[in-house]
Amino acid sequence: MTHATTDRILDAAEVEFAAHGFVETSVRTITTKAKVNLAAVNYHFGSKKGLIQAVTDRFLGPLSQQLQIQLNAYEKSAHQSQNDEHELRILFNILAQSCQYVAQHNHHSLAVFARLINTAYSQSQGHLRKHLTKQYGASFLYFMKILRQFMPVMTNEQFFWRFHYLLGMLVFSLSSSEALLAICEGEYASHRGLDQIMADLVPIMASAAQAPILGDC
Amino acid sequence: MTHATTDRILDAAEVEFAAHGFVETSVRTITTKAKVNLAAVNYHFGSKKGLIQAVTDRFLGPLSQQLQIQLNAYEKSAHQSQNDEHELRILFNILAQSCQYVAQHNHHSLAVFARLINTAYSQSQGHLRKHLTKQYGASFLYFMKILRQFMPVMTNEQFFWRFHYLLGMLVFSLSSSEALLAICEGEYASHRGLDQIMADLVPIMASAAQAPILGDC
DNA sequence: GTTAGTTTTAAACACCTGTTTTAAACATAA
DNA sequence: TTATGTTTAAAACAGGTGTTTAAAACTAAC
Repeated sequence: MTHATTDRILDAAEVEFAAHGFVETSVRTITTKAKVNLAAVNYHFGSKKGLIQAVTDRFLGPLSQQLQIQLNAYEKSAHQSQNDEHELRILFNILAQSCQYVAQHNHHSLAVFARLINTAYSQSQGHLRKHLTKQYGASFLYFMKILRQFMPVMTNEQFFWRFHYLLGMLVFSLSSSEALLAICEGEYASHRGLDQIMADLVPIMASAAQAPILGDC
Repeated sequence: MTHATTDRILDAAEVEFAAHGFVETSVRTITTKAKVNLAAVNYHFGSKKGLIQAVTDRFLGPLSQQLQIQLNAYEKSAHQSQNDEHELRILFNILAQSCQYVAQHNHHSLAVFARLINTAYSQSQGHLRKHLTKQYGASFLYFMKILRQFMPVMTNEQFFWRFHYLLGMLVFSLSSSEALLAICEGEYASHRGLDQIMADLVPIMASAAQAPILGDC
């Protein structure tokens, strides 16, 4: 087993970062949970920033790769259904299945990944954003390029913001699913697994993608 | 002028919280920007938690009040359009306008509000969450009750989760709007204020609320 | 003017943060 | 075995955090 230390650190950091965010989890809690010496993080990853980047890379690397493969297969197949909404559902399904594929291959769940993205967005850590966009921006731009074809009635800017809204719904719904249950205490709704949430969201995102653009009602 | 100190603290805290989040802004930076002694925060608000609650209460109090007024007026008026989507847009518009009405008096409050909701949801141990739901939960339950009438084809559980998805889209889009701009560096999209984002989301949420319920595509 | 209550101030407190240091332990090859 | 490079270990470092203290300054009432 090569470098069990770094893997143990990554595993522990992944859980803690997803649960409490990057700023709120200290290196000490990570090394304690990983049963590793405090200095190991700085020795193996250079700094806490380096650890954060390593954690996110372990998720986003396979995801962008899987996304690329599935999108290539999609483009090569015939998809002249003349039905934009149907194609949109297929594309969002590709995104959903890519996420689920990575979640299966990795030790930890999809919720960890979603919370990671959520905190990466909302917490203003400049270095993380730059790293993510430089490393994996191309894959998501590729996804957006294909998506763009089936949302022809809007301008580039309108499309971009619409995409942001849809991605926000996806990320937030996945990352805070069990928070809702804690609020209602199982009174109004029962538990819903991340797979089902993702399946729910596919047609919803397709509808939201095609919603008209209005200044007001 | 009664208590200029507390107001100066609240104003400065609002700006800093909105810009950098709750954890990443220290009490010292707030008191420095407010030109107030460091101990003033603990003297007037008890603790940093108390300050956070005071900042959010300054927004959520008027918001829930305004929401109650507008919803009462809506229920008293005739709304038998037989068109669910149109009524949904009206209702989401009420939510949007209530937020904008409160945000008019203080421009940063909406960003603070969105950030608070996001962090309150995503944080696993939510003492903030309990405070918010106990204080302002009734207003949002009222909103949900009216909304429920125009989403009749789904079960209570389906409605509840759908509502969660819609709220997630709203909260995430508002709380991380400037993150997207930082990523694209104004290449694909120009700046979009929170007011415009909220106006964008009204028809989108109405469409997403009516999206069909499918297991898969 | 004196008193009582409130607010402000500067300093210190106790604790936590990421990082560095120095030495020890380990592994591997000559 | 000796030598060399890598990994771990405990401790300390320098700085930041929220909070508290005790004295000073201010404000109003008698």
